[in-house]
Amino acid sequence: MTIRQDIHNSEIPALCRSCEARHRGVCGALTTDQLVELSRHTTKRKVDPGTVLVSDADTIDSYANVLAGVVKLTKTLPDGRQQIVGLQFAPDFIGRPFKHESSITAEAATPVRVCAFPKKSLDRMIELSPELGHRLHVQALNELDEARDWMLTLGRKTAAERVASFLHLIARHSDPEKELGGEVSFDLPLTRADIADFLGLTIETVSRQLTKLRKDGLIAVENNRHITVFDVARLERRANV
Amino acid sequence: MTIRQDIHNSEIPALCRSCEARHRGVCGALTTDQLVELSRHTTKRKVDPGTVLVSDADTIDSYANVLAGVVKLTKTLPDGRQQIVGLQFAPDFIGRPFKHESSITAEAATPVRVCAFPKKSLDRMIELSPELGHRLHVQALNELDEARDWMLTLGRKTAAERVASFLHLIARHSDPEKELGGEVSFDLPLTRADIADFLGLTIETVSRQLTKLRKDGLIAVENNRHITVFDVARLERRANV
DNA sequence: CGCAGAGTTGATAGTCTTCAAATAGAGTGG
DNA sequence: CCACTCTATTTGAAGACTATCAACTCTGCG
Repeated sequence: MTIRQDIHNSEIPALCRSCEARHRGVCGALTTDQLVELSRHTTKRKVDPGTVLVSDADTIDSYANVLAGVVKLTKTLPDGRQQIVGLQFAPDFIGRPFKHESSITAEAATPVRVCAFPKKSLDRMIELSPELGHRLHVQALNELDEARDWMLTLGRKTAAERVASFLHLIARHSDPEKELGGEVSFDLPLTRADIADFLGLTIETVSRQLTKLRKDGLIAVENNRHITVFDVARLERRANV
Repeated sequence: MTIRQDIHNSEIPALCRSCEARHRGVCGALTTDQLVELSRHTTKRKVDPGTVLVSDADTIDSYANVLAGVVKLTKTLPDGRQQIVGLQFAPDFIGRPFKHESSITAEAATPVRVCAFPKKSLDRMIELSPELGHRLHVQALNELDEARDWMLTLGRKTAAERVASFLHLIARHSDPEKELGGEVSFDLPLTRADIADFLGLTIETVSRQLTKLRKDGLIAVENNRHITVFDVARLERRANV
């Protein structure tokens, strides 16, 4: 890993120093001056699970970066049935450029730290910095790839495969550096209800499939939330990736 | 609607005159000179249903615009189960910028006319024209919105709702100008098998749901492919949009 | 006219949901 | 520190929806 070496390090806003979004996230596209400008209107927030960051009811007037924790993006039918359509991890960007209303709700799934700034400020910078526009474009395309991957899961996989796919997804994000060789363990960022909403299943089915994986010796579960996958390759086979 | 007025109209490549992509599509971002440059390497093709335009096996070296017809984007599991993850209508853009391999297959669902050009040519122009990058960005975000809409359908809707949602989707595209007030009729661009792959169902279930809609007096079906929706609002209610 | 592929219909089976109840964890106040 | 409560999760039994298998019909076409 290379540490970014800035010429005038002292000028970088205190808010932005040691922020992951400045390296792998969208802020990496900004010059020090632009960072200073943006940080003038920026607030770092720490929010509890369940906090709604963006509602599909509102018009959006701010963007945010996820600094820590997991944010779930959801859609809801008139009668209340809900589907999680995406998970955002650090240092993902939250927002829908070039539109004023959101068609989805963004809600903290775990304790989350976000860095929020006014839509207008960033919109202005997009026009000035092609690199920033490019980064947002790339993130949009990655999210599109992920969404389509998940469409395959929702449309064609069995309950057992879906749960295995989910564990595999979380395992990949738990330690992106690691090779995912044999054993991996992590805390689930979602409740059973959230997992069900992500997989298009019920909590009972999710629970049953987890017990099945446990009884088949593929995973261990402690305190409901902590999972150990003994052999990622074997899990992948179950997930039909 | 404003008709784009070009200064040197005579210079517009013959290939591009009267092309919809020059107005609503990505080519609208290009200057006449850029159009000339791009059209030098461009080929207009007419292909039959089933023709594979992009394969997830290959590396991509070309992009395309859909000029007429419908292209389906699919993903397939190792054991052959398939899911349609998107439908592209004219003047949609086909391709995945900033990546060399495709994770999806693009295949003509109907007779299709496309305009294909080398990846390199367009990639170079993206760097030169921020407007082009912007249009591609917007299309990516729209596709992302559509993908997430469909995730809700796949994850949470019943078979009856899915089929109604599908008809509603096609009705919307059949005549984008029209207000979709009462009665609409159109030809289905997909076979029952394709519809099933789009909805995450089997062909039998799709067929049964169509018969149900017919018997309930919401639609009429002629020659299997031609559909008349008597009351779009009533269909919407069935779709739970 | 008959053949082939697409689509429909019927009977049955399986998977997942629904409803109900039991258990386990986490937080609270005595 | 423990009883108590509230919620999350697990487990069980029954039912619903969709898939599967099979036969039949329709449409387009040589």
